Amino acid sequence: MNVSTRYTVALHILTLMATDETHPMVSEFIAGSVNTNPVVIRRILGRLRTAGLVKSHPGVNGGWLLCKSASDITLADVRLAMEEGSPFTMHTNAPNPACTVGRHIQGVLGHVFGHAERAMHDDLSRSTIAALVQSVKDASR
Amino acid sequence: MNVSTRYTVALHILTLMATDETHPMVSEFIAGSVNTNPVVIRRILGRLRTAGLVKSHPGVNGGWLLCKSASDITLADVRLAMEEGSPFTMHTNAPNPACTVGRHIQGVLGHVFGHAERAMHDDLSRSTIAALVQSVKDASR
DNA sequence: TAAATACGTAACTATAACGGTTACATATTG
DNA sequence: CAATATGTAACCGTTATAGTTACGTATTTA
Repeated sequence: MNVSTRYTVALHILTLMATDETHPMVSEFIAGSVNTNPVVIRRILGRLRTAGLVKSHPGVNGGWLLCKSASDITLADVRLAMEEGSPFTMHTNAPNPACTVGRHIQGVLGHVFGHAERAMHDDLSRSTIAALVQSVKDASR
Repeated sequence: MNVSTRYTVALHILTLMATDETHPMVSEFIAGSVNTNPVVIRRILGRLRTAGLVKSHPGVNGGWLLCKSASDITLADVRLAMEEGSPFTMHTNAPNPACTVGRHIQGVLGHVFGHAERAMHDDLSRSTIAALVQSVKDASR
């Protein structure tokens, strides 16, 4: 369980919701597709709501709806919504400041890591939930 | 401790070794710069050796040496050597195959994630350990 | 207005990865 | 043979995660 599966599940959820954008979808139903517990789904939907991507309604005929068109939600948006940290992590303990490399390596790596992360993020910003729906549709024919 | 710091430490180690490519460097000394235990350093160096980037010699006047010039080691090489997994992780449990989305989402996401990861990896392949040494040098002036 | 429904979230648990540490065997040098 | 340095197993505390139960709150509808 090294890396969270939240991002993957979030994309699964949104793709599922986008296949029927008009009717509210219930966490219990989504959990059936993802094959997990409804609470896990609601936790992730909570983050998506905080990011303004979905909204919820309690009670009978309640459930979840997209706030934006599936074609306006990029995979980068969803990644930000999950607040997944950087795929890179700095040292546990601060390096030795008495060593030239130790004193400057984190600044240098911060720069390099930021650049690499941006390359990944930019790539993700070029795909949308609507594209995932289409890919699933293509795969099922 | 969400993501491993191995990659960061590996880059630190190689940058340090590259500042004096000629003499063997001892894990104890490296640990002093990284500010951790020598065993942690040796574990990471072991992975770098498996990847053919460094070699070791036990005993008096022993230690570690680069196998290649610092300008021939890219940050992508080091990432591969650490065997860091993908920054993306699929579902814990297999999704419901009775659902169209559940049946196809992993294949679709595998494709999308692979593309994003490649963007990051390509970016990392354009920097070398020699460049890190230079950046540290620049920062210390 | 009462029953049914569905979200919201706290609390607890098992699992796994990680970093740190000790200990000791092995290899090399001089 | 003594000193040194790697190689690696074993163990521990910390942390994140996913799963689960439980229960309060909001909303609909009969």
